[in-house]
Amino acid sequence: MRLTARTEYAALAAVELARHVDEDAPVGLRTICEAQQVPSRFLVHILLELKRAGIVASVRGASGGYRLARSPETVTLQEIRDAVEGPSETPAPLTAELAASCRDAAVLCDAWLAAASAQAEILEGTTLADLVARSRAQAEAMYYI
Amino acid sequence: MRLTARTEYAALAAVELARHVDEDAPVGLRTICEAQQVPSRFLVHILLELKRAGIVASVRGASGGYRLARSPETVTLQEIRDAVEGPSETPAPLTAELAASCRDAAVLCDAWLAAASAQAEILEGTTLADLVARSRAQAEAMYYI
DNA sequence: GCACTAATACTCGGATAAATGCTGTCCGAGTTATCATGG
DNA sequence: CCATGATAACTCGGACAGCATTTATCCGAGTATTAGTGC
Repeated sequence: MRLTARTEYAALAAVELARHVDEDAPVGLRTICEAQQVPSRFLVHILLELKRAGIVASVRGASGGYRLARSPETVTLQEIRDAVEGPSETPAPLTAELAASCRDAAVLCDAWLAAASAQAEILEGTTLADLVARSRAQAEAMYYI
Repeated sequence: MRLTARTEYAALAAVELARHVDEDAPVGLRTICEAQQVPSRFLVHILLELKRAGIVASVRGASGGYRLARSPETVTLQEIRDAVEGPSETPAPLTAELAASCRDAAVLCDAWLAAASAQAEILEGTTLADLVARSRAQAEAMYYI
């Protein structure tokens, strides 16, 4: 499994937004990309894709920025990935095409699908709220040392 | 999850070889690529990569060809994929780099790793012998209809 | 103090270029079985 | 019948071109806040 840079940046940005979900003011672009060392011109397009997917909302004008469009409990990593990398096609398109005429290909295709869905299951089970909670749990753990 | 064509072809070829594992004669290149509609010039390189990985063996000369180097029970899909796509790096290299300095990134990186390993677990648990067995089981099921 | 205007900071979104990787082809070289030929 | 050589079939492996995707940048345009200016 290999993530594109877009997906990584999108997830990092989403987590950053989830951390500030309680604040009134939207989070500026600079805040996000300074925290994550991401080229800002690039991040703009990624955030736009997240906006089109209904994951983030934006506020224009001075002191504008971005915020989560929905509560962090309802946004999964899978969703972020799909929003940025496009709809997840079949993992093995060539094999899938052969599957109709060749039994071996069909069996193989099922195996690839099983692996893909095992991965998707994890990604769908992980929400932004989970990630923020884990991060805070670790912070507290360090505090007690 | 998206497989490259190389990986798909490699797996199809490996299954084909696994089906003929009991025969004495090696399987010719034409036999494989005619069965799977794969450009033969391309398949050569893929088989070479599988050979370097110790998954298939080759016999040169006339009436030469390819065969499995090991028993089908010991060859997993994960291994085939690694042989062809190169060693599986970390799923999220950029996030991994940030993980050292940023707790959010570390948590996120763990989530990506969890998804990757869930997928790897399935792929490592599926051997060529499994696939051939499933294919034959389906063939028998059709026979009884 | 108030209305109006200019400047500023930010998002929106397409166009575009550079880089990278994937797909597939070509060519020459090496290797072995098979067949033909001559003794 | 046997030895020798030619031929055909096959693998080996690098080089390379075409193409698609990914990554990243640039620029103009729209929008809201803020500051400044004149009345």
